Amino acid sequence: MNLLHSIAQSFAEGVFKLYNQEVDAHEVLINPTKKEFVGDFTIVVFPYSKPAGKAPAVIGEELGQHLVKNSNYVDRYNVVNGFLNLSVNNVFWWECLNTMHQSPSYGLSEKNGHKVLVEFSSPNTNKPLHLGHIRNILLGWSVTSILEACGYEVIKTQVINDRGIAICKSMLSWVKFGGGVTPAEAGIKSDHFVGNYYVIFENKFQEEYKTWQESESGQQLLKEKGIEEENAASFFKEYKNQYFNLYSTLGKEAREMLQQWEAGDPAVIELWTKMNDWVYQGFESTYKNLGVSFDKNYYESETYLLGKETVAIGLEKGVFQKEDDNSVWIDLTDVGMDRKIVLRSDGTSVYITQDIGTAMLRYKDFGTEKMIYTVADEQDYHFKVLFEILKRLKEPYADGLYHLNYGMVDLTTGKMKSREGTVVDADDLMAEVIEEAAAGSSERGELANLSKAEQDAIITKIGMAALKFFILKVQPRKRMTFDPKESLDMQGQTGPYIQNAYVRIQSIFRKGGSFSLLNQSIQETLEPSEKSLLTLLYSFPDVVQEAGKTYDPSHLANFCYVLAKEFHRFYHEVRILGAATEEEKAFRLGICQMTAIVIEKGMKMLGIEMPDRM
RNA sequence: GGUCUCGUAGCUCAGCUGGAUAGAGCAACUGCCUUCUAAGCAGUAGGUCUCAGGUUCGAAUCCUGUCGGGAUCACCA
Repeated sequence: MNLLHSIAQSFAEGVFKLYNQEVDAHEVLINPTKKEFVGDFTIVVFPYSKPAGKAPAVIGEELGQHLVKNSNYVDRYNVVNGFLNLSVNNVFWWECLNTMHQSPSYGLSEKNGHKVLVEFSSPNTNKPLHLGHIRNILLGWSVTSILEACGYEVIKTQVINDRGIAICKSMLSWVKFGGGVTPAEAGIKSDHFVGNYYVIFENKFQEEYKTWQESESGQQLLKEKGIEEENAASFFKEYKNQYFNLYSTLGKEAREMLQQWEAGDPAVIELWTKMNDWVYQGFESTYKNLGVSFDKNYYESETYLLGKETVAIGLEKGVFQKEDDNSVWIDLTDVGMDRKIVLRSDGTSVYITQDIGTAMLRYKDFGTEKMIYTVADEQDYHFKVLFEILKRLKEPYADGLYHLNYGMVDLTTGKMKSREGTVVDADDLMAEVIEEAAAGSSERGELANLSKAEQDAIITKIGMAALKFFILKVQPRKRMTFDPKESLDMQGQTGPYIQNAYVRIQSIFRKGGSFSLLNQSIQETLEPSEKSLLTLLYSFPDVVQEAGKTYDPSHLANFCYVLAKEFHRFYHEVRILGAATEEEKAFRLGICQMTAIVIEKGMKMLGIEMPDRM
């Protein structure tokens, strides 16, 4: 695949021959020519003007002549200002299509022998997955697929936050208010069931808090703090956590349960195991519907004590310092960060200590020199600190750490807040988008003579494509606003639009489009849309590499959209099965097939599947 | 307040390591189904790329600052 590179090579030789300047052919930028100008590809010659000591227009002219004479592909040229526009011959386009066809693994790199671990999803077990998780999961999954395409061996992992006060709240709530009912008996999806008891806990707690606020001790506190009556409401809002820890009965019970859990109380552990299993069952089905899976789960209950031994090593190395009260710290002020605690004065570990230990455990488990953490951008600082610590501890993988951060998802109605019930539930959202696809499909009637099962399979693909593409087309780093209406869109810049291009191609081949590309050449002048399609298809491997290098699936998503758009244009512009000559028909079918292959591969890397009809 | 991050059409977003007259979709309006699936195509309209400087032959893109949104600065996770 070095058609363009061969032109770049000739160009570099020309610069050397004519102006005695060494130019690396890889540095020569060749872009598709803009529609308003004549030509197929453009080289900007400004950069070579100064060293050559001649005006851009002059060297453009000279280099254009050189290329026509020395390149097998360049037919004609024209110069506009410092832009050298080249027109290439049919041999170029023919070889372009043919070489792509020759490569069964087009766009995919060979195995590079490197391993990378990708962490994503990372749910809490006290509530079901929501829209925020969906962005996380789709990003993580997509990056996984992209890195695999780039030749890495990828290990997909999630950290499950299965311990702590939150799950204890659900547990306590179920014990107190559940009456022994199981999810199956209640007929509720099991993770939602557990989540409901978390909500019940919060509601009961709020009631209790409210009562306390009006009680003597509540009023007493206001007096002590000198809070005016009109500020009481906002004061109590702020004070909630302290109330929970100091006065609340429910809070006390939940904390006791956590202590019992940590002490290994068999009854609590049994309850904990039972309720977490319910949650995992629920997650399992959500993951399945999202089309994702994991190679390895790390449970916080098993890792939350990790990292303590490391602190001793760090102390020896002088990376950490011990205070008089026995707490252990790291000083990062020399690189513009703060001092950070890594071990409490009572000798227990904190969040970041766990993460240090977990990173080491993962390296021991898999020997991965790269680790990617898919976590929202509110934790940017945490990961900056974590990576710096691991670097100072001279961990072998320290240079291969990457925080794949992404912006929060806002709703058009404001922020998602679980307590205010404004959370968009993952299962609900998927069901809704599939329902929308079903409505669109029955209106069109294309699937009418398929079986119910076949229809459902296709409709699911369409709905999920809409949802996934909607999320993944946006750069991860950007905060995104989620408009439910817009996410249900199936027209325009959407997943189904891209699927439609693929489906059209499949339909053509069903109508009898067999062809053979070998040993043919076409004489006809190519249509602009044919050239654009070939140019796009040709750039696919670069797009994959770019997406891999930047851990950014949105490059790929936008590429697929542009490719589909160009195909739809092509489809309207030319007749494919009804082409004038057999050669032309074969060439166009070749383009169609290649387009289908690239769309399918590219969308696969976004976790989106193609239906054969829709 | 310190640090990080985002700011492009009414809305949601592209715009690659600086390159020609800044692009899509949605929403509005106009056309196109006797021809390969109209979830499609073509067209009209919509912009001082927050603002101000700087570097450059050339800046939405790089640098400095400004204004605006967001995040973060726990012996919580």
